Amino acid sequence: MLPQSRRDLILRTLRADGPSEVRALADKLGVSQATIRRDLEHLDTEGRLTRVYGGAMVVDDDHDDPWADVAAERVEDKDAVARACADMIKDGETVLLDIGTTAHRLARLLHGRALTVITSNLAVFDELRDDENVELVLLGGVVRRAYHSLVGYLTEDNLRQVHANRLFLGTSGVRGDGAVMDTTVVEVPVKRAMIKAADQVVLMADGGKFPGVGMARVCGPEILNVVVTTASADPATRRAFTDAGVEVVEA
Amino acid sequence: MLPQSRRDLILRTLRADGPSEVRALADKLGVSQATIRRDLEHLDTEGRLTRVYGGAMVVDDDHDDPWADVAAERVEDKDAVARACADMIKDGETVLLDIGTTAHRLARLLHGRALTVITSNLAVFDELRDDENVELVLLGGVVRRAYHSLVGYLTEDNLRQVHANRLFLGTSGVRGDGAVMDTTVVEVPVKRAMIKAADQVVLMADGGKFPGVGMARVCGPEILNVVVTTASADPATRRAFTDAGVEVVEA
DNA sequence: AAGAGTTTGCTCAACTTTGCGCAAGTTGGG
DNA sequence: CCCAACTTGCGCAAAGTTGAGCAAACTCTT
Repeated sequence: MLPQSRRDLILRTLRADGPSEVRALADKLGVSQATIRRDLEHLDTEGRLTRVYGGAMVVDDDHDDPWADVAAERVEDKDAVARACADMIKDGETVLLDIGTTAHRLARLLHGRALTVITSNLAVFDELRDDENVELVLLGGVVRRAYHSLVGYLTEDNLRQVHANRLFLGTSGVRGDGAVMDTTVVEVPVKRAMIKAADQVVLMADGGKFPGVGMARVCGPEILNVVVTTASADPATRRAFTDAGVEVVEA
Repeated sequence: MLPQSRRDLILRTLRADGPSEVRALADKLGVSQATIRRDLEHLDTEGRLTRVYGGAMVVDDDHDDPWADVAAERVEDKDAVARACADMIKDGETVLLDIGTTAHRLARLLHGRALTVITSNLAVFDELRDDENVELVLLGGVVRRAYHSLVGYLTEDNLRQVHANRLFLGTSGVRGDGAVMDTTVVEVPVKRAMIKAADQVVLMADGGKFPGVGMARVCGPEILNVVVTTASADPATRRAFTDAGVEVVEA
């Protein structure tokens, strides 16, 4: 057993079974606890795991990465929304995926599907770049590292040249009157261009987005065709959607 | 047994059976451990495997990847060309990087530089996506997985909207009359759009590209401003460049 | 707050791997 | 035929890895 293989195995064990003690790892791998300690120290300095007293755990996501913080929030809700969205997509369709973590969760469910996916979401790109089944179209733009996205006039230009059956739109929050909001102003023109490029607009907004934050208004409820949300969504806002003729799906 | 066959066999063994120790490989192939070590070192510098203490592991990458084969060819020459190109770039400039492995080698030398890099080369994107110093602009397009690139009319559209101080152009080969050729027809319109978008066109062509293959003609020598090559370049073709008023730089 | 039990950092000795110089064998050209 | 360039195998010193022992630091319970 090579030292490097052993370290890889430690990481895989931690990812599969969660935090583990030094003793358990030593028994499992058939080496002394001293060796395990040295391995853990090594992997810790590499940033691949977090050393804790008595053992180690998989690395705690970067906190200076706004994406990581958001990505960890309400994962179950977002996955539920993503599943409902994935069920709406038929093979052969062209779908447009907005930036944000919910769209990324949706992309995870599209592996192996015969689809064309258009996106400016780098997390979606990373998820699907090796999947031969998916025809993947990346919109141009300036790389915004903190948001894992591409933005700018190049993105908008590209969006004027493409067309999709469905847009899956993310949001930072929904106002009581059904208006879709966003905190990052620079993304708003991109979102509007996406809306123009799609036949149908599906808003992905788990219950935590009702009522929501965001200084910039992206669009009103009348633009939307479907809203996919969860049980915890505010009833008044839901009514605003149904009143505007939007189909509300509870995932 | 040819050294090259032996190295191929080492790679196949690693792919089939996973990580292996130096001793095991030496026994299997009937050569000394010293030879195995030299082979592993060689393959590691080519990036075809990862050397670890006690043995080697397959590099964590796609195996059926035509890119990997090309990327391993004439690495020293390409690096020499890339270094000469990197020296031409001044801080604050906007540079356009073509697809191909030579442009990727160039990108590796741009870490930490205050530059704007525009590219449709996914290897360049991967190289620079985490470097805060570099303003990175990705051109839109359809993902061509085998070539690590983005192509199509979205790419060309984006190129009409940007401008760069310098284009670093790759090629599959240069004809005797100085014409720049390419094997992949679908890339030609993209390359031509890149040429239009840049003040200065720098051709990166190590000696192995003279004389070169490629069914599609990208442009003639009169379009180029600088050619960066290596000592092994064919003298007649070099003359074709100088006759056309192109500065030839030997890296 | 004190004590028992555990974990950790450290050093030491045994072992393995590595890098390097050197000599022998092979290939291709003048 | 000889020479230069290359590859290969071997020996040795240097560096890396491993496991054990021990004092100090830490956690948990009382």
